Amino acid sequence: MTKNDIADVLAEIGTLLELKGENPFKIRAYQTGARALEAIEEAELAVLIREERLKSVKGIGDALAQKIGELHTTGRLEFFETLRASIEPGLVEMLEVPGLGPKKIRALRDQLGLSTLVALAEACTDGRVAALAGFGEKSQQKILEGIRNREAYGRRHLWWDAHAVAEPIVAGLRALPQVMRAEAAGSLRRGMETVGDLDFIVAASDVAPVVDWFVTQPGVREITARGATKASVRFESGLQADLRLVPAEQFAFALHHFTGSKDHNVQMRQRALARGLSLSEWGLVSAEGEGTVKQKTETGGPASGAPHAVIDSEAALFAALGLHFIPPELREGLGEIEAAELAGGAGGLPRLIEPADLRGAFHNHTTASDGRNTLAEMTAAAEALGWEYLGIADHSKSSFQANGLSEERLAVQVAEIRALNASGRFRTHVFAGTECDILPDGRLDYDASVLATLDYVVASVHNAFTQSSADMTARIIRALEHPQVTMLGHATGRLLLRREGYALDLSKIIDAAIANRVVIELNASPWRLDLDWRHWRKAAARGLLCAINPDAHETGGLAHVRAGINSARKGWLTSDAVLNTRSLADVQAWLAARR
DNA sequence: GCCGTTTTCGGCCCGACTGTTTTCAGTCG
Repeated sequence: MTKNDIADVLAEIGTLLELKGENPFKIRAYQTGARALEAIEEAELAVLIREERLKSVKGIGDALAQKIGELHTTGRLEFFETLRASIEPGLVEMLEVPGLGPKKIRALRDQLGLSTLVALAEACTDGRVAALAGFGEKSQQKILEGIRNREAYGRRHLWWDAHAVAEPIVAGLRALPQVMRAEAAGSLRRGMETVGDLDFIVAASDVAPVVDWFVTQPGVREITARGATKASVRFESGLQADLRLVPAEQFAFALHHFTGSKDHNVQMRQRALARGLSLSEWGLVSAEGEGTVKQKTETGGPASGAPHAVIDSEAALFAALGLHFIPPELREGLGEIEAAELAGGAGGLPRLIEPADLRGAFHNHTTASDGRNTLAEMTAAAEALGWEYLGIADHSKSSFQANGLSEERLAVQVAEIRALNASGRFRTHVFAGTECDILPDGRLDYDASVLATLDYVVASVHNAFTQSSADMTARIIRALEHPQVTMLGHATGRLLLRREGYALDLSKIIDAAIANRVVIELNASPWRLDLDWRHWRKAAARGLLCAINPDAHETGGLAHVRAGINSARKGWLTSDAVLNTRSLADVQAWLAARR
């Protein structure tokens, strides 16, 4: 097991012990043990275990050293497996309901015998929960809402998670000898932040083997439909997937249709009708007369003068309607068709930013605060991605929960970063920054003299979420007006499928960012994607500069920039609008000019 | 469960907010 896998086990032990009502200090020992482990480099961990020196690490004693060693060598831990088997899984699920922690869950379990979310919802409905000591009407209502939200949210999935399921399926489909073409369609292809279900469009010479392969993929829990042209499955995660088999000559039409969006498709059909054509998932045909014929097989072409070329790609389909190819991310019915006019139109389509345009990213964490990999590990990972630079922005002192850095610890980190750059150990340059808390009154968490020692400052809200919109807006604007703030982190604080952002007046905040030459981040963490893509087109047109930041808390998190690129593309952003497409020298010059 | 120039037991431990209370427990970031 890797160190982060082992740390996960230790943290889960902590959670399970909480539900058991164990001594809180014992629980904390497991949590701090997990943290201590993360702060060690992977290679060093192996040495420490081999030389039996794990106990020399602060926070790891006899018991943890033994457990860590066992997990590292065997990948298993009997203590953990026994513990997990002794706790009903429903109780662990209850931890995800806002307002429920271990104490309250134990009360529900011990006094009402509740061990599943279904039973808990029933107990809320018939008033048993409110009657319990320590609970009341409001708690009961909040719990019920939490469970219902969870169910509603449960129907959708983060783009990142859906993509991880879909990618190997597309690759596997394409590798089948019977398959000529295969694509994932739907909101996944459009890069939406959340995805309802997966749609795979396939053209194949022989259908049966493709269906057989599809319904036997790993993780398939149930086959909900299975026919000659369509098969549906549900995965263990609850994610549903449809496979649609179409004749090769219909592939482009089916792909376009099932990619959507609905609004985009409606507008496309209207455009076709205006040209005497009818567009559907089956093809593009003449809209008049009885004998409508598929455009492809019509040798003479419709009388209205539609093109004669075979439509075997989406590009050809768009061209047949007088349009440039519209990237899937733009197909939201928000003006992309007008912009795609071959004849010029409303300013044309933007040349959208691409993953390869990124040369680095700001706002990443290390083990100094709540990250799970060291400065060197994070830098090595950035170098492996070919990044020219990596910005480290650990939490500031007020973020206790995230192990925020005191001024002294920050100074140590800055020195480490300067030394690492000077050592020449990595080709990737490291910028020393901070994710500095915006305090409830809009002041920053560090003094100006401390901020002056850094290359840049990401300012973020991490507490007092319940302020009024006016207070929150004033608070953030005050931070944006601080001369040393470089960018605003996760502007609304939303967590997709989990919680709404805090109340604020975004247009005022965007105005203030532009006026103060402050960047607003597009936080690329798959559960944030904040600022939302729906705001970027207008904001960028007004001069707002974007930074696509992964907010990585471990080396694997750097890859999340891909999700940020999706959102940036949906927001019509070009590489010019994004700071971290610039070269190291240009970024250094830009930062220097802001000082 | 960890730690220790208070060293083998006793302390460890951040503050705001919410909803339950009538002075505070539990949750959250």
